[in-house]
Amino acid sequence: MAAMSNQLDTTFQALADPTRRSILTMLLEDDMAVTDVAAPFEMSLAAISKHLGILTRAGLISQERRGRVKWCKLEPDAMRDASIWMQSFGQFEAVNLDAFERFLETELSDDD
Amino acid sequence: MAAMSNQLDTTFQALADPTRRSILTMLLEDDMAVTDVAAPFEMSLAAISKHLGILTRAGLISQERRGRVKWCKLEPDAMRDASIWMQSFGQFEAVNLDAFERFLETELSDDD
DNA sequence: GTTATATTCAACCAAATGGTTGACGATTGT
DNA sequence: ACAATCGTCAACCATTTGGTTGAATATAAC
Repeated sequence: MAAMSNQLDTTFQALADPTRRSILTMLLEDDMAVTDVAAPFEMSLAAISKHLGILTRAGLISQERRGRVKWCKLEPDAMRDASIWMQSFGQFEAVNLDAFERFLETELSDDD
Repeated sequence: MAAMSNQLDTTFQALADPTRRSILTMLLEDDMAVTDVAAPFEMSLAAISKHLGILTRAGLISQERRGRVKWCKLEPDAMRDASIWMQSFGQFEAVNLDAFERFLETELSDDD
């Protein structure tokens, strides 16, 4: 159906893919060109380009073209609404870095 | 292909549908029977039953059968991991970015 | 001007998703 | 015993998703 997708749909859908979450994690470190984003993955550049399109449409990253290189930049503010929505279901402890590291670890070792 | 869906995949995927998010919001107020969950929606009971199955498999709700009625109960702790994962992206600007980046570099170079 | 690099586009494909309907098993009420 | 209620199951269907390949575009380098 037409799926009048609201912001939360788009955000959660974008985050529901391990490749896209890995990309976001990579972009925590630094802005990156599309080709460099694609390098660690065992899929085509076109596939990564699509993933980046989805992340861009969700507002989770922005892309700026300079010359023939398109730079990808993390836009973490786009997660805020979804994050707030989730927190309304119970106050989780304030950010626990240890926990994040554990999950990041499973993320990185898992998607291959 | 691999579809090694981890916990975050399952959680975010479950949350990426407005019907399922509405159900979770309804269950904030009280436990509900499947039929009562379905009542406000303009779709079949079978469709709602499927949504509840997805939420259950994601751990976001639990279902307990008493007589012929199956009660649905919110399990907000299942959102905790995803919530932490998201919050982390927003917090690092404010908090200890350097420490996290060092951690990240270690993890990324350790890639298997 | 030719060649290499960076990225997207278009067409295709298999599998997953979100819905339908009708039949079914299990439980409750009369 | 019989009928009504609760919920799931199985089979189907259309659309979306996540991937592929090969051609196309735009910029950079030689």
